[in-house]
Amino acid sequence: MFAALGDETRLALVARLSSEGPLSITRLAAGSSVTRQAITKHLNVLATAGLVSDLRRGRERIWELEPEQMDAARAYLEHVSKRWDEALGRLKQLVEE
Amino acid sequence: MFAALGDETRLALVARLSSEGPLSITRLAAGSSVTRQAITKHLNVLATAGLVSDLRRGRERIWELEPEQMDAARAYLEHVSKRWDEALGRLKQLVEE
DNA sequence: CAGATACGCAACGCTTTGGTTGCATTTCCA
DNA sequence: TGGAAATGCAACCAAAGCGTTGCGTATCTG
Repeated sequence: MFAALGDETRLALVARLSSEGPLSITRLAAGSSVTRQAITKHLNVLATAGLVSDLRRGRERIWELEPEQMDAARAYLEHVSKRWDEALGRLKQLVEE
Repeated sequence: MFAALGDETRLALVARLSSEGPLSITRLAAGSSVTRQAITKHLNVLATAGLVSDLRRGRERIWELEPEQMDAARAYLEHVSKRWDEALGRLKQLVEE
């Protein structure tokens, strides 16, 4: 999932979806510098990571954000940060002994 | 920075550093399935992203976590999540009008 | 000092990835 | 119904990424 967010184009897609709400592929492609097909590929990558989901509306395909996975990523980073602080604490105590 | 965390080997390195505290390259390589040189490359990538930092101790090179960048990533995800909720709120109000 | 330990640098190969182009398919609408 | 709009599928290409091997350098230690 971090890998999915690790591409600039994909991160830009996430940012646009988060600020403008659900959008179709062509709308997303219009605001970007790459091709519509490239956008489609990126959206599929984001979908595999569980970061976005799609729904069909006529001939359009609307994509929207799926914030649960991002919250999971956030929780993970928080967990790592916390464990690091604990490790430093143990180290400090070890030195003081 | 998300790209730096997007590789499994690197994420494992971050996890080990967070739980075991500062470690040398060979110690990190001993716990992994890849070569020491591969570990070195990954550490350099993490350092470029500002996620780890190194200090020399004799002939060893000790690596430790740099949690500020991870906190920044966490804040970013939080921001995106929040904007998405706001966008949904606006959309709902639009439908109700 | 001599061997062992910890690391750096560079070249090479292979796979993945990001992007494109070309064409087919579905859906809308005048 | 027929054209335009939105998308899907597949092949192809260049570049980046991950990992390895080989060898050189610094540092510790008996």
